[in-house]
Amino acid sequence: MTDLVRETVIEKLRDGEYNCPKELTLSMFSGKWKINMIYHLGHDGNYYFYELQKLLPRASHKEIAEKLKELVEDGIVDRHPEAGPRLKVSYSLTPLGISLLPIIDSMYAWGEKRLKELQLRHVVFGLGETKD
Amino acid sequence: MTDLVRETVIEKLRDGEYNCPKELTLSMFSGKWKINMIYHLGHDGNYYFYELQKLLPRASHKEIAEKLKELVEDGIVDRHPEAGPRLKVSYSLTPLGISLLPIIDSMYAWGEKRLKELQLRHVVFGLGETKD
DNA sequence: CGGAATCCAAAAAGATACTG
DNA sequence: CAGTATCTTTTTGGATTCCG
Repeated sequence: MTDLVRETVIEKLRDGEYNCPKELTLSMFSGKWKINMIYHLGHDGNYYFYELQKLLPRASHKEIAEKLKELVEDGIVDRHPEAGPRLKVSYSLTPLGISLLPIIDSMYAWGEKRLKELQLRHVVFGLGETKD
Repeated sequence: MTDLVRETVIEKLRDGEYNCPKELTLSMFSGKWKINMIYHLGHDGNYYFYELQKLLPRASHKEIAEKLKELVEDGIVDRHPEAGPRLKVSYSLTPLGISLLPIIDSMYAWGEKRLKELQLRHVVFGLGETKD
């Protein structure tokens, strides 16, 4: 299992000593690739495992498998194995996962705005007008 | 420095190859205690270093110092050293940090709702009505 | 193809101690 | 008080392998 934040949250939940709602939310998608997976599944629909691998070329096979497993455990993602000669598994968001999309979208919007600011500053640096 | 997500984002930004706004946002507060710090600073105003230590008793001195340093580097938090016989430093959110509060508040709301659901299920388990 | 196990390298975190 | 450095332990991640 991965991610200390998620670990801590799960442990606290089990012990009934939990008191920080925003950490619970963060633990849902703070793993290295989870937010991308949720985003893609939320905006494009279902994906097969191997499709997710193509979408996230910098993530290892192991990471994708681990994160998907956690997302399923957390009730964010559904797993759909298909019968056949070769095992094929597709994934989709659960209603709970879908309920995270507004948060991720607002994060996207914030990040986009911030990115533009940073790029503008970068141009200014390039012109030698100011320093970092 | 800490947090691989943040590292990756910074690196990508430097190389000009950046293309994922939501990861940028996530990198702002995905460190282990950052979201709590931002939340407290946002809702309560300024805090001294030693006050943050009291607010986050499970976070080590080192962690708090590191995360604050990163938050300052990222433009989320301002550092206010006070002159005196003993060094005293207070911290506050920058406008940029304040602009993150709506996202954190929506995370809080989501987590609160989810927490209630989980607790309800927990009660049911305790009564032996169903299984995990 | 999807998933789990293994081994190994890299990263993060705790403890401690030192400085201004 | 705040910040940094060092050392050690724990976690995490990549690569590879094996199995259904």
